[in-house]
Amino acid sequence: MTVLDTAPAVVDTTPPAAVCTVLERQRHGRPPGRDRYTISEVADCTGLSVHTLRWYERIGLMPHVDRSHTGQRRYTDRDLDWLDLVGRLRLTGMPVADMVRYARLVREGEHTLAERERLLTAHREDVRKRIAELRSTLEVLDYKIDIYGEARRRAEAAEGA
Amino acid sequence: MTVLDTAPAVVDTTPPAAVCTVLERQRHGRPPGRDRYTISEVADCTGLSVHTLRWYERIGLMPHVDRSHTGQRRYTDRDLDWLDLVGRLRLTGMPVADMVRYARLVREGEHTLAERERLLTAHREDVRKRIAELRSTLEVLDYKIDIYGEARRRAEAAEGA
DNA sequence: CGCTTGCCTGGAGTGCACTCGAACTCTCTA
DNA sequence: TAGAGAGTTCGAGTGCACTCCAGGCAAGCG
Repeated sequence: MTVLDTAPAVVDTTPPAAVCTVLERQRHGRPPGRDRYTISEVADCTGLSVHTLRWYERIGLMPHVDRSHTGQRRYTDRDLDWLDLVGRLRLTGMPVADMVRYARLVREGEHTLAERERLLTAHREDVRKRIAELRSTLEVLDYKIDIYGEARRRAEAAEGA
Repeated sequence: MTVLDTAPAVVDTTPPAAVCTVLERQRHGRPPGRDRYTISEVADCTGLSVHTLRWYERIGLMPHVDRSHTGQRRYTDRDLDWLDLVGRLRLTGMPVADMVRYARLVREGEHTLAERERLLTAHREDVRKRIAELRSTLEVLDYKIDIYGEARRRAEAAEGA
């Protein structure tokens, strides 16, 4: 049981590096517009690992990535746009399976427009709910942190006296 | 003690398995304040499964649950309050390992107040970031849904004409 | 020429958060 | 007194989303 044997409560003052937003992830921006990016460039500018990028393709989450004459992937700006959308959907909690479904609909063309709209609309509802949840938790956190803060200040005052 | 101890077997005509938020989950409310709830009552009013409740205890996420004379769990209102907090932290994406750490700090008493405050404060920052992310995605969704809606209306108009 | 670097594939492995199964006990009702 | 039903434990299994590995190919450099 992994949780049981977790490490001895490190006092982690440092940022855990792994937690980051879509915005933070695109820290390297796109290389100037050549429209043919290698997999590692894409990994760099999306924050996804090369493994994940290949995996996305395998499971049908990418709309066919072009290849160089030696068979290496060459991503286009369109691909990056798509990855940006995928990243957002993922960060907002859409399951990969649903994103794959959406990708399939896009491949299938015009006649799936209505279903795509439904899918995104449903997800938007989901996101709205999540925002509400987060906000209500924020209140609880504010309340508790307040209590802790007060207790601490009282303790510090007592010590100082 | 035996008769008093047993639960009145709530007539649950309704429970079609849960997919839902903390708010929705507590659909059955707490049974009137007896302050000694069986595991299935707690499962019912928190939306967690009995398996999950036992698992939480095993991994140290619960502050020692009381037992009946036959060794069955008897949850108190305090336990339910704790589960409510845990549910919120979970829904806002705190890893179980962190919640276990927090639970340990609570067990350890007063001298961990400062660290608990730090932990919650860090999480609050996290939650704020997530809200911002969700909101920015909401804009993208609005935009795309708009496009789809327009396309659909155009198609419908063409068909109608 | 050999070495390094970067990429390729298919398949296996990992970590998290549950979720379930097997074998058992206890209490109540028919 | 037999059976249903709710509870117990510990360990194993599941599903998701990656993450890594072995083995191999192609290009550039000293």
